[in-house]
Amino acid sequence: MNITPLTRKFFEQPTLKVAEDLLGKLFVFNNFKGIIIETEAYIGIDDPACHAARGRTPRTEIMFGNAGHSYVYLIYGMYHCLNFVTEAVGFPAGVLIRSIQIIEPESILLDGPGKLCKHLGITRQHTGLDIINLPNFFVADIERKFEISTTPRIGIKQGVDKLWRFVAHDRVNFSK
DNA sequence: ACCCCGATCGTA
DNA sequence: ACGATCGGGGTT
Repeated sequence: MNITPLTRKFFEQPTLKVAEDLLGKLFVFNNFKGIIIETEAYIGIDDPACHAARGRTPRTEIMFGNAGHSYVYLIYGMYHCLNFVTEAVGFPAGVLIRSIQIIEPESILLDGPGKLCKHLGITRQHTGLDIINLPNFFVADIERKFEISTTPRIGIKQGVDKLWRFVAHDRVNFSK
Protein backbone atom coordinates (compact mmCIF):
# COMPACT_ATOMS: atom_id res chain seq x y z
CA MET A 1 0.00 0.00 0.00
CA ASN A 2 1.42 3.38 -1.03
CA ILE A 3 1.06 5.58 2.06
CA THR A 4 1.07 9.33 1.38
CA PRO A 5 0.14 11.41 4.44
CA LEU A 6 -2.21 14.32 3.79
CA THR A 7 -0.56 17.74 3.84
CA ARG A 8 -1.53 20.91 5.71
CA LYS A 9 -2.79 22.28 2.37
CA PHE A 10 -5.38 19.52 2.23
CA PHE A 11 -6.89 20.62 5.55
CA GLU A 12 -6.71 24.31 4.63
CA GLN A 13 -9.25 23.76 1.85
CA PRO A 14 -12.94 24.62 2.28
CA THR A 15 -14.40 22.43 5.03
CA LEU A 16 -17.08 20.84 2.86
CA LYS A 17 -14.42 19.66 0.43
CA VAL A 18 -12.21 18.35 3.23
CA ALA A 19 -15.14 16.53 4.83
CA GLU A 20 -16.05 14.85 1.57
CA ASP A 21 -12.47 14.10 0.56
CA LEU A 22 -11.63 12.53 3.93
CA LEU A 23 -13.99 9.70 3.01
CA GLY A 24 -12.08 6.61 1.92
CA LYS A 25 -8.82 7.90 3.37
CA LEU A 26 -6.54 5.79 5.53
CA PHE A 27 -6.74 6.74 9.20
CA VAL A 28 -3.79 5.87 11.45
CA PHE A 29 -3.76 6.17 15.24
CA ASN A 30 -1.10 4.26 17.18
CA ASN A 31 -1.48 0.62 16.15
CA PHE A 32 -4.90 1.18 14.56
CA LYS A 33 -5.50 1.53 10.84
CA GLY A 34 -8.85 2.10 9.19
CA ILE A 35 -10.87 3.71 6.43
CA ILE A 36 -12.86 6.88 7.13
CA ILE A 37 -16.51 6.14 6.34
CA GLU A 38 -18.53 9.07 7.66
CA THR A 39 -17.78 12.75 8.36
CA GLU A 40 -19.54 16.02 9.15
CA ALA A 41 -18.53 19.62 8.50
CA TYR A 42 -18.81 22.38 11.12
CA ILE A 43 -18.11 25.75 9.57
CA GLY A 44 -17.50 29.07 11.25
CA ILE A 45 -19.37 31.34 13.64
CA ASP A 46 -22.38 31.53 11.33
CA ASP A 47 -22.99 27.78 11.64
CA PRO A 48 -25.24 27.48 14.73
CA ALA A 49 -24.24 23.84 15.25
CA CYS A 50 -20.52 24.70 15.31
CA HIS A 51 -18.94 25.05 18.75
CA ALA A 52 -17.33 28.26 17.55
CA ALA A 53 -20.73 29.86 16.92
CA ARG A 54 -20.49 31.51 20.36
CA GLY A 55 -17.10 32.93 19.58
CA ARG A 56 -13.62 32.13 20.76
CA THR A 57 -13.53 30.22 24.06
CA PRO A 58 -10.81 28.17 25.77
CA ARG A 59 -12.33 24.96 24.43
CA THR A 60 -12.77 26.09 20.84
CA GLU A 61 -9.49 27.99 20.64
CA ILE A 62 -7.97 25.15 18.63
CA MET A 63 -10.65 25.52 15.94
CA PHE A 64 -9.46 29.07 15.30
CA GLY A 65 -5.90 27.89 14.82
CA ASN A 66 -3.85 26.17 12.18
CA ALA A 67 -5.50 23.51 10.00
CA GLY A 68 -4.44 19.90 10.35
CA HIS A 69 -4.73 19.80 14.13
CA SER A 70 -7.00 17.55 16.17
CA TYR A 71 -9.93 18.95 18.14
CA VAL A 72 -11.28 16.51 20.73
CA TYR A 73 -14.08 17.40 23.12
CA LEU A 74 -16.22 15.65 25.75
CA ILE A 75 -19.91 15.28 24.98
CA TYR A 76 -22.76 14.23 27.26
CA GLY A 77 -20.30 13.82 30.08
CA MET A 78 -19.18 10.43 28.82
CA TYR A 79 -18.14 10.39 25.18
CA HIS A 80 -15.40 12.05 23.20
CA CYS A 81 -15.58 13.28 19.60
CA LEU A 82 -12.64 13.63 17.21
CA ASN A 83 -12.38 16.46 14.70
CA PHE A 84 -9.73 17.81 12.37
CA VAL A 85 -9.34 21.58 12.12
CA THR A 86 -9.78 23.04 8.63
CA GLU A 87 -9.41 26.33 6.71
CA ALA A 88 -7.32 29.41 7.43
CA VAL A 89 -6.05 30.58 10.81
CA GLY A 90 -8.74 32.77 12.37
CA PHE A 91 -11.59 30.94 10.63
CA PRO A 92 -12.98 28.34 13.06
CA ALA A 93 -14.02 25.16 11.28
CA GLY A 94 -13.48 21.45 11.39
CA VAL A 95 -14.56 18.00 10.32
CA LEU A 96 -16.07 15.53 12.77
CA ILE A 97 -14.94 11.95 12.19
CA ARG A 98 -18.09 9.90 12.75
CA SER A 99 -17.26 6.42 11.46
CA ILE A 100 -14.16 4.41 10.65
CA GLN A 101 -13.91 0.89 9.30
CA ILE A 102 -10.95 -0.46 11.26
CA ILE A 103 -8.86 -2.90 9.24
CA GLU A 104 -5.94 -3.39 11.64
CA PRO A 105 -5.28 -4.95 14.04
CA GLU A 106 -8.77 -6.40 13.49
CA SER A 107 -11.79 -5.64 11.35
CA ILE A 108 -14.32 -3.58 13.32
CA LEU A 109 -16.79 -0.96 12.14
CA LEU A 110 -16.69 1.96 14.56
CA ASP A 111 -19.94 3.66 13.64
CA GLY A 112 -20.44 6.75 15.74
CA PRO A 113 -18.04 9.40 17.05
CA GLY A 114 -18.35 8.32 20.69
CA LYS A 115 -17.82 4.62 20.01
CA LEU A 116 -14.92 5.50 17.75
CA CYS A 117 -13.02 7.50 20.37
CA LYS A 118 -13.79 5.00 23.11
CA HIS A 119 -12.41 2.08 21.11
CA LEU A 120 -9.32 3.92 19.95
CA GLY A 121 -8.65 5.46 23.37
CA ILE A 122 -8.95 9.04 22.15
CA THR A 123 -9.68 11.62 24.86
CA ARG A 124 -9.25 15.36 25.39
CA GLN A 125 -5.56 14.63 25.94
CA HIS A 126 -5.40 14.19 22.18
CA THR A 127 -6.71 17.64 21.32
CA GLY A 128 -4.40 20.13 19.65
CA LEU A 129 -2.13 17.54 18.06
CA ASP A 130 -0.60 18.40 14.69
CA ILE A 131 -1.55 15.37 12.61
CA ILE A 132 0.60 16.56 9.70
CA ASN A 133 3.83 15.68 11.48
CA LEU A 134 3.08 12.76 13.79
CA PRO A 135 4.23 9.24 12.89
CA ASN A 136 1.44 7.56 14.88
CA PHE A 137 -1.49 9.91 14.23
CA PHE A 138 -2.25 10.99 10.67
CA VAL A 139 -4.49 10.51 7.64
CA ALA A 140 -3.14 9.23 4.35
CA ASP A 141 -4.24 9.14 0.74
CA ILE A 142 -5.05 5.71 -0.64
CA GLU A 143 -6.89 4.63 -3.75
CA ARG A 144 -10.38 3.29 -3.28
CA LYS A 145 -13.66 3.42 -5.18
CA PHE A 146 -16.96 4.20 -3.51
CA GLU A 147 -20.06 6.31 -3.74
CA ILE A 148 -20.98 9.20 -1.46
CA SER A 149 -24.27 10.29 -0.02
CA THR A 150 -24.99 13.59 1.68
CA THR A 151 -27.46 14.15 4.53
CA PRO A 152 -28.20 16.57 7.36
CA ARG A 153 -25.89 16.32 10.35
CA ILE A 154 -26.79 13.98 13.21
CA GLY A 155 -27.80 14.96 16.73
CA ILE A 156 -28.04 18.72 16.26
CA LYS A 157 -31.05 21.00 16.70
CA GLN A 158 -29.88 23.97 14.67
CA GLY A 159 -28.45 23.93 11.16
CA VAL A 160 -30.40 20.80 10.22
CA ASP A 161 -31.14 22.34 6.83
CA LYS A 162 -27.51 21.95 5.75
CA LEU A 163 -26.48 18.70 4.03
CA TRP A 164 -23.10 18.64 5.69
CA ARG A 165 -22.84 14.95 6.57
CA PHE A 166 -20.97 12.70 4.15
CA VAL A 167 -21.15 8.90 4.04
CA ALA A 168 -19.05 6.55 1.90
CA HIS A 169 -20.65 3.49 0.35
CA ASP A 170 -18.28 0.84 -0.94
CA ARG A 171 -19.57 -1.37 -3.77
CA VAL A 172 -17.73 -4.30 -2.23
CA ASN A 173 -16.63 -3.92 1.38
CA PHE A 174 -14.55 -1.40 3.28
CA SER A 175 -13.39 -4.04 5.71
CA LYS A 176 -11.23 -5.64 3.02
C1' DA B 1 -21.97 30.25 42.51
C1' DC B 2 -25.50 28.29 39.82
C1' DC B 3 -27.89 26.29 36.03
C1' DC B 4 -28.81 24.38 31.61
C1' DC B 5 -27.78 21.31 28.07
C1' DG B 6 -25.17 18.92 24.53
C1' DA B 7 -21.74 17.24 17.19
C1' DT B 8 -23.94 10.13 21.99
C1' DC B 9 -25.08 5.50 22.98
C1' DG B 10 -26.98 1.44 25.07
C1' DT B 11 -31.03 -0.26 26.97
C1' DA B 12 -36.14 -0.62 27.09
C1' DA C 1 -38.36 6.80 24.55
C1' DC C 2 -35.05 7.63 28.01
C1' DG C 3 -31.29 7.92 31.39
C1' DA C 4 -26.26 8.24 32.30
C1' DT C 5 -22.82 11.87 33.40
C1' DC C 6 -20.03 16.24 33.50
C1' DG C 7 -17.63 20.17 31.52
C1' DG C 8 -18.38 24.42 29.00
C1' DG C 9 -20.34 28.61 28.76
C1' DG C 10 -23.90 31.86 29.86
C1' DT C 11 -26.22 34.09 33.63
C1' DT C 12 -26.71 35.98 38.49
